[in-house]
Amino acid sequence: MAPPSTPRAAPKPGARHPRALAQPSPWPQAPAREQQREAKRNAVLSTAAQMFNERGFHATSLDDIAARLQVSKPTLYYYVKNKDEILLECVKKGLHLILEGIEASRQAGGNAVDQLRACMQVYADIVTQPFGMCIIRIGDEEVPEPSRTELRRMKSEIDQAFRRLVAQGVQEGTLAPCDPKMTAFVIAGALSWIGRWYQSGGEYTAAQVAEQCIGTLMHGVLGPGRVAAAGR
Amino acid sequence: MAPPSTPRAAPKPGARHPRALAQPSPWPQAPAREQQREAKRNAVLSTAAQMFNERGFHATSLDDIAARLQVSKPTLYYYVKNKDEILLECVKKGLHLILEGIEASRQAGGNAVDQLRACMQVYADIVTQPFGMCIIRIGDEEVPEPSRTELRRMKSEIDQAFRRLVAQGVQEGTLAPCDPKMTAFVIAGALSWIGRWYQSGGEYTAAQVAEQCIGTLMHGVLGPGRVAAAGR
DNA sequence: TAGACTAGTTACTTAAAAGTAGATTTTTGA
DNA sequence: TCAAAAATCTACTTTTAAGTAACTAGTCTA
Repeated sequence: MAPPSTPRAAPKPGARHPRALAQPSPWPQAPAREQQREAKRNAVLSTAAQMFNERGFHATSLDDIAARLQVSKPTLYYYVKNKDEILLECVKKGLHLILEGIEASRQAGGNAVDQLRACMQVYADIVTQPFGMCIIRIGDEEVPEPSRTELRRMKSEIDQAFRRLVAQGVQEGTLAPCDPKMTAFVIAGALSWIGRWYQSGGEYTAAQVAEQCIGTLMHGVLGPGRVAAAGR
Repeated sequence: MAPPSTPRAAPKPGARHPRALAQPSPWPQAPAREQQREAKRNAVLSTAAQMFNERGFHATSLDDIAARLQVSKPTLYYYVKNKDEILLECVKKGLHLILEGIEASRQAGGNAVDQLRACMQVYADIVTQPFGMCIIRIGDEEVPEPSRTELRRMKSEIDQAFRRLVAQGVQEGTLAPCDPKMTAFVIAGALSWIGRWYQSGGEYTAAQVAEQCIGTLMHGVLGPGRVAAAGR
């Protein structure tokens, strides 16, 4: 199988280049190399994430990923340990993004409802991006132990943050009395669902979807003053 | 349906028939056999569904399924065409259960909110059972065409039913004004999420989870009279 | 300018699981 | 009681994709 147009021409065995002239680099770029390597590793991960989201983890082979990056499969192994590591890193990156966003919301301050709303915004936002989608579209089962436990821990951390805010809101009196565990669950479910279906370039922008979902979650389907009418 | 070998199907041409005295017995006298066959096929499907939910589709081999049923792998092929058919049938069964439940809700009558509530109940209920969980836990990507399109069609039918009820409710004035598409989406998301996490024998029964989720969706996180307090 | 290190290649091995062929046992109806 | 049809088995082939070995070309540095 001959690669039609690889960036660098692959010379046939026998064709030698005896004079490898190396000129002294004008500026010392020790960190530039590191940086490039990191950039390439990131390219591997984000390409993989996109393909996992499009076709599923198992339906995406390393050859597929390599092909899209226009390199050969062993090159991938230069940047990652194996396929499972790719998956793990993708999900982890997504989870970190959410965790950071939640932390930022906390630091921004405000009452519990303000913070809750900010967290919902963050969650909805990340979940429409490649790494965030991986969190939703890849089941825990696909990740082998012990990574699975690690991911579960991170997910649980996010869940706890939501529960805490809900509980605070109830105490403040800004939220309706409820079981924080279940309410956090409903919020996470509705927002996660976005990541399952959303495709950029559709009828709505990601921001529009987020806003509508958050509004519906906050105020309910019935809306204000319709409690009695619903026979509850 | 086109079973590969109906009880009294014509034998394959060229099959060994030393004495071709095949008298076509025109009476249909084997309902018990037919029934058993169907029962076994069902066992294959429901065992598979459970294992898919536990470990994921790709991580479940036919040998695994066969082992749990205490038969050999080729026996499975006596009941299903291939692995993809198993998957397809599982999801289809789940979707049919929901569709039937929705139809029953319609027939039960009531105003739009009553019917919507009934549909939510159905959805939450099915999604905690093996076949229903498959709908949620198995991504569309895993199903090859043309089955994928068929499943999407059925899912869309369910979605349309929810949207219609929401739109009706808004018209009736029993629901808050909204974009029915997005509201149906939030409902489906929150309820689907149940199927992603629920395990029987946990802290809550399936019915409890359903009730709480439906309540939260209906009334919102803020609850009645808290709209202003939330800075909306 | 050698030689160590980086980044990539081709061509292979290996493993796992889907699917099949054909023999074998069990059931059943006459 | 017995033969045909149903149901199941053992033992295989095939396919696919993960992962590896071993080589090559470029690049930095002493």
